[in-house]
Amino acid sequence: MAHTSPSALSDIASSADAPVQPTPAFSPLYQQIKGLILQSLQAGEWKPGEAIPSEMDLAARYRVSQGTVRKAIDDLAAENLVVRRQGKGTFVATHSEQHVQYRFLKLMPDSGDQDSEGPAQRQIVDCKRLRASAEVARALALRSGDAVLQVRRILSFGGVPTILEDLWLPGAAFKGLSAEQMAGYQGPTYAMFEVEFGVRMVRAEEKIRAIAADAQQAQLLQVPPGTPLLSVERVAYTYNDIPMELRRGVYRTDTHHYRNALS
Amino acid sequence: MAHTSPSALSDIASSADAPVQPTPAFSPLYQQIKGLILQSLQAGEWKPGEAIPSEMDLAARYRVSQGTVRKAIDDLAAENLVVRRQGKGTFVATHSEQHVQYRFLKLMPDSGDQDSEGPAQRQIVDCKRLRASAEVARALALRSGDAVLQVRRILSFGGVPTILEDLWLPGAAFKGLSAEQMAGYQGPTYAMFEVEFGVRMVRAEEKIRAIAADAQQAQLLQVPPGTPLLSVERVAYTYNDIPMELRRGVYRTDTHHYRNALS
DNA sequence: CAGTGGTCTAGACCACACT
DNA sequence: GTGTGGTCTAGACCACTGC
Repeated sequence: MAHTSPSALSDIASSADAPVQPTPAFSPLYQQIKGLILQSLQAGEWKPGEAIPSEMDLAARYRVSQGTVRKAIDDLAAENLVVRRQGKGTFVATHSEQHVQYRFLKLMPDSGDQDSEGPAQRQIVDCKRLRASAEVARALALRSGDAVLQVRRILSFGGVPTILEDLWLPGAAFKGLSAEQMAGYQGPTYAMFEVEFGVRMVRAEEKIRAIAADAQQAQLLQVPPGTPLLSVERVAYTYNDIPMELRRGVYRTDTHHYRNALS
Repeated sequence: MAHTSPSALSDIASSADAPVQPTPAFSPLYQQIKGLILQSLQAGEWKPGEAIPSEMDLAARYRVSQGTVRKAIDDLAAENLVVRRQGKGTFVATHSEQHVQYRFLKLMPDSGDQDSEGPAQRQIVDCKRLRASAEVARALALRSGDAVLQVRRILSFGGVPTILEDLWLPGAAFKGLSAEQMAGYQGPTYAMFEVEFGVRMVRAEEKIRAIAADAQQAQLLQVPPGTPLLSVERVAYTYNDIPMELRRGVYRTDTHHYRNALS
């Protein structure tokens, strides 16, 4: 049966008189399995931090060999959607209790030590509901005028205000988010999004520029106006490449730097 | 024989009375195979762009199963050291003819089109031999005073000078590099390093900051002094994590941005 | 057609974690 | 010990490339 659709899966266009697809759209069994596991992840069948069924169980469920399930999970692990722990199981990745916290924050102290300075202090400057501008709507795949939440905050390291950022979130998914919630939660903001709103950020893209601090930025970051700052625009995505957050940050880079690994 | 050292490999401490290692230093067969293939890559047994032996051949050579070789090559492919092509073979990765040229250059035109503007025009400002400063020596794992080459150049897109960068290269490995060579070669600089000096860059790390253009930078990039610029400091490594290039660039980000994917 | 990488299976055994 | 993921093997067949 190798390489054809397994008994458990109704392959697309499996009937004899189905319209012929120009591209056969052949997809390996393990990718189909990966898709099914992905669906369960999206549907919340297993919550972040929880273990998913063992490879043997999944193999039985989908009526394929363990090796095929293994390859599917390997893919998901490579995409950081899932974490394997030998002897324990495979767990849904989470921004909480992940030993690498702040996975998406690439700003490092020049001293090198990743977090010798400890977690950032958060200060919420503003948190309000408003209607999406054309620009925000485009980034979040909404319509202009749709409800969005905007949060402005300052992150400080060792008492020094270092990051000033605005977050825009789709109002529908983040109904009820408050400034207190943003400020009070211990740990990464994305961890709070998982716990409070069931929104799990999976990947993000950033566009980075150098800008000069305007009057307001200068005041909030306690630097002279015109100071060069790193402008970081991020769009973060959940499952299925659905954008769920637009973030515009300005970073001071006098004592920190943005670190990136190329390979 | 699964999981123990194969007949072809003399495992460390395989004799019965060998000194006991505090850490058993267990390493899977496929990682040992990976290490052997890596050695051949470093030694230049197969040159960039060439095909390495087929999985069956390698399996025979190392006396292991094809699946084990496969896993080793999978790892190497994931690290971009090697490229698999179904039906053709597995090839040593190269910065030449790689369909993604300029793999390490993350600066994109705001227009989005990755290379609608075509390749950059290069202008060599300076190219000289000198002795490594303490800072350069540290980055390149040399001793202060060792010979290094320094190249200063400007990259322009559509006639607009956009990148000003200095490169420092170990004098020993790049003996004879000239300004003409830097300017004349078509294609990525790292491709030239492969062809002319047998140096293949495998990965790199970048530290990014925002700075204000000084007088010289402003003049060379044709912007007003004080213009915010992206400062990008890169250390590029060959096999075995040996640093082979220090690069300090300043980027104009008025029409371009540094793009980064987080996952 | 033969040769290559890609997929799938079935079974064995190892390393690790918990109980 | 039991159950988990991790490794290794052997064999079969599929998909792609080029002769």
